[in-house]
Amino acid sequence: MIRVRFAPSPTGYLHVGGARTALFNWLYARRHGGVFVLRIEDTDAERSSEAMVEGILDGLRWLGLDWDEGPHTGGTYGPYFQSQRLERYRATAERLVADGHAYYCYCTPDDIRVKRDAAEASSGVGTWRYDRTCCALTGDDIAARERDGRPRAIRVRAPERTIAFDDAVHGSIAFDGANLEDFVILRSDGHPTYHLSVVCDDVDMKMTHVVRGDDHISNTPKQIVLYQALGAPVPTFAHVPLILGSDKKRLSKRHGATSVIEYARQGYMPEAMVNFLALLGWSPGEGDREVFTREQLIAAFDLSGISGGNAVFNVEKLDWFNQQHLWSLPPAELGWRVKPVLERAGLWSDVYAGDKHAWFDAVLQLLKTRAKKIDDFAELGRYFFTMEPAYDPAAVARHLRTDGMRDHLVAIDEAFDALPTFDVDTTEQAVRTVAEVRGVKAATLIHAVRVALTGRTASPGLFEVAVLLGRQVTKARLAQALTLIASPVGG
RNA sequence: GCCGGUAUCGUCUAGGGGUCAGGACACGUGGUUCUCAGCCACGGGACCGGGGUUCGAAUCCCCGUACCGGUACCA
Repeated sequence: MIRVRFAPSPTGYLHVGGARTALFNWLYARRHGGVFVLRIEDTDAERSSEAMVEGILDGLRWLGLDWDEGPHTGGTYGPYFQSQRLERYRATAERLVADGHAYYCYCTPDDIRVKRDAAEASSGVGTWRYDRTCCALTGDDIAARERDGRPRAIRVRAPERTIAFDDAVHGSIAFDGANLEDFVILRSDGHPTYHLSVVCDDVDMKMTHVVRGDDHISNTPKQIVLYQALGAPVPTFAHVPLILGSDKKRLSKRHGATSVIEYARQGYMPEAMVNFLALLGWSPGEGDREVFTREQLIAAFDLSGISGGNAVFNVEKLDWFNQQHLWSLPPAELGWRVKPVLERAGLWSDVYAGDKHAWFDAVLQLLKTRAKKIDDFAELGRYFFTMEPAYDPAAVARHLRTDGMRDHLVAIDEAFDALPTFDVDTTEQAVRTVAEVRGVKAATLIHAVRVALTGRTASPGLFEVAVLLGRQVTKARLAQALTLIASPVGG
């Protein structure tokens, strides 16, 4: 049984890099019928709170990455908050001391800094490692220090041998034991360091694979030392590359939104984000397919398809993915998603979900190819959802306040009145006939009517718009345009 | 400094001893149309550098370089 985990620190929101790591873990678990565990690394009590944890969970929920064990869901290997497992880490560290794999260290961080500075000043190189002073302590030495009440940390004895492992992404990676020092696993305040808590938890929670950020590669040998000292099996590691900003620097606010929730707020769809993130640093190999549903990703995912190099987060491509997924949404589903956007914009009416739902769906279908994000529908379709479309002054000046336009519009209004049915063909025919009769180009009239109906110069096909607006509203807008023409410029 | 990782169009990537080095996003041009979007067609654009191995290297090896990460009683 494959068991993987995502172990974020509760920073208050889910970063896109973390989201991708979570996604890879989730896909791997789902692909192989394994278990996806969510564990919160909140040992730093100062910097974490329940609200921050919820921020992370919200991000995961939005992406649709459900966890089998973790906060709220529980599980047999809990608790899933590191802050609740402190005793466990302490006991493990003591056990390692008892086993001879670790020892008490009474050197203070200050002692060590002084030694390091001195050593590096004389040698000129920064390769000083902890000199194992406390490793050599006799029972009497220790007793004496304990009597003095000296604070003590716990360090593991790092082996001399080379530590190598087979990374699922990078292949074989080896570290010379000479570069490993006896590192601290339990601080003098009784708190574990990161190395102890992750290994301890990953062992306790029976992780078979550790899929995490590239930045942990150099930590891995230390952790392997711990696994071995603990007599636990070493999991398979897969270190996934980082996500960078457009300047190839670590992704930060300066590059735009870094929180997945922020993208949710901007109107991106979770299925698009999932698709985009999955293909950022992972490729299904053969075939040119790029658009995947969640299920298709699960079926295609494999750790071996993860590339070794860092990837740049490219919003334009995200936009494209969003568009692709937007277009493949069934009409009713699209309406359901647009509703909250219109509500926020004050453009929603319950009839859109009731008597006028067919009309509403038709409007959305018409706007669809022009929308990149769900939020775009509010702006793109404003004139459908309110009786007071916003007239763009420049558009009015250019297309409405022109010579003879007043009379042209009156003629069109009359032509519309006379139509037996108000459909795309009849309205188009009517406008073209007026153009011919009055000796103007049809395009001129079409542009003018577009501004009259929508307030802007760009819209879907004019006659589709007119028909959806209906004869009454169309006539009302033409009338409104006439008063605009008559009103003083700028007024 | 030391340790580790990575290097194919601007970006995400496929491929991998002999290929016209493929696709996608973005970009440019043309077409369609009432505008915009879309759609269709076409186009420009890449194997980091230097050595070596080889009949042949983008591919394998070495060395550089660049970038990223680590080098803590941070996670």
